[in-house]
Amino acid sequence: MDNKVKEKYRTRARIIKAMAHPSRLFIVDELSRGERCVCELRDMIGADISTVSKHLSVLKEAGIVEDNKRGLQVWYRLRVPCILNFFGCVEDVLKANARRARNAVRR
Amino acid sequence: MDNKVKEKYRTRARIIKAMAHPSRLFIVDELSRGERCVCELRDMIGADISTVSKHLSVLKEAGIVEDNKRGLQVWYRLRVPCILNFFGCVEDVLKANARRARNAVRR
DNA sequence: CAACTATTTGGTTATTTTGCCAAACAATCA
DNA sequence: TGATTGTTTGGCAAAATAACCAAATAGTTG
Repeated sequence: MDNKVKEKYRTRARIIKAMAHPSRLFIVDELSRGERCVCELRDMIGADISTVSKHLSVLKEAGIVEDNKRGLQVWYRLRVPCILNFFGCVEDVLKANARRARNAVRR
Repeated sequence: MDNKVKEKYRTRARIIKAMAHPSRLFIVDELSRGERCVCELRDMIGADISTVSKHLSVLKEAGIVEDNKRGLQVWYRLRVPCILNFFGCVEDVLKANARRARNAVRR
């Protein structure tokens, strides 16, 4: 793999990596239902606000969400809605895994 | 977020995380074109064979690929083809990012 | 302007991930 | 059986990630 191709996969992995964390995945899922401010997300996630803020900045850096300050609050929303396609396929993997687990027991 | 919900996102993040690495993303992309043995992938990636083998075991553990030994070689293939949907959306994010970069320069 | 609220940033520590090497395994072949 | 080939496993060091606390920043309100 030459450097150009390597960089291509590095770039793409960076975006997927941004979603590869339970809290960040939750945030994406939640934002699919509409804008949320940081404090709402903190309440739902139950982590320190600085932790949530950093997760949001990871998503923003990757280009998955964008923010908008209104008054004291910063509101986040999805920037690229197709992100939700990920979920459907992840469910398929889980279904296949469940099947595998069942068959493993059976033998 | 109660424990049950937390576990739900942990489970899903684990699958996405399995793809969140340049070499593993490359492997998924390559396997979308057909079965490959470990040594073929090692030649393409150019890392130590043990490194490639470990990446494959991460993907296998997650349920994304499956393997099949024939003679001396172990052949890997995609287990859940919808994984490819990820790529399309990642491209959309990249396009949006490129647009953002252009606009940032312009001002 | 001072007090207050919402968020981000910096610093620290603990944990996880990555990649290589060496060694173990497994299948084939002479 | 011993040598060879392809793959996995164990161990280790370096790098990256995650969570929290404290401090800084930005906007609002009295």
